[in-house]
Amino acid sequence: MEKQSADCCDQVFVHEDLVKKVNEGMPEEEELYDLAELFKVFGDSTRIRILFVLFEAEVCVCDLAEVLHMTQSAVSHQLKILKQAKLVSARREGKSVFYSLADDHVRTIIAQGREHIEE
Amino acid sequence: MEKQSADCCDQVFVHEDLVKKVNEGMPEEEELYDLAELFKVFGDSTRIRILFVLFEAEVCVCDLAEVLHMTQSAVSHQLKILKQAKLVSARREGKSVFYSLADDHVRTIIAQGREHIEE
DNA sequence: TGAACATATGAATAATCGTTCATACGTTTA
DNA sequence: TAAACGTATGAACGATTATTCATATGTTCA
Repeated sequence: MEKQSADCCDQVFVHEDLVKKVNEGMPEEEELYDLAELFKVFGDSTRIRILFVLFEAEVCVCDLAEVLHMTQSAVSHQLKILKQAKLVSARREGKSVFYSLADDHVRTIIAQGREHIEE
Repeated sequence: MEKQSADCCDQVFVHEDLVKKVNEGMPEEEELYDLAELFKVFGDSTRIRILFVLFEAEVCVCDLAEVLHMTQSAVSHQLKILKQAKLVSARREGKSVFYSLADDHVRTIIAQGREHIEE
């Protein structure tokens, strides 16, 4: 991390070293898109609440709806999004489908978010 | 983390122990909202790209616009959102305003996101 | 002070998103 | 097999959001 010189904007080209370093560190377009898509999934308090329930236990859809005071449909829609992002995984047991956390990145990411919020 | 019994949905009350544990671990309504707001900020590839530039150096607005091939206005709008979320901080130097990362949570959160994406 | 430059911002528009409602799908059991 | 239960999903609606355009604010320098 280095400071750029102050005369930065009245020239045709930005500093070549900055451009070079940025291009080296910048992920591919597709990865940037996927990253944004992933964080979008965390960007809804309903889904965050679902994740916090799954921090405690493997839970079926109707129990999630009950605990969170939501309709079964709304929960199901959000679970689909969480599942597509591979943040949760599903397991069928008879009529019920039980959801659980897919991996520990979820905990880490949310923990870091909480740390940031608390200044 | 423990499995719930299979007969979960044909009863008036969900398991009391689950409710209790969830209520213990669940943050306040306000924190859930703030968490979602924070991740919403990460949920846009333009802002992610801005952050990746700031990983390399402290940069002024017009250089950001140039490097990212965006209009100055669009960059400025997004910088405002990043600043409100305290992910970046600004420093005026003459006519220019230089932006930099506010703290290391940004790097950690994005790093965890990248790990998750790569399975 | 006035002109030039860098940045910020309000309004408008198009696109995206979460919930609801209705209904379909899958499983169990009587 | 038919009914009951749990879950999934498409369409529609209202709300939110990123970008653009026009313009305002703030700073430097002649």
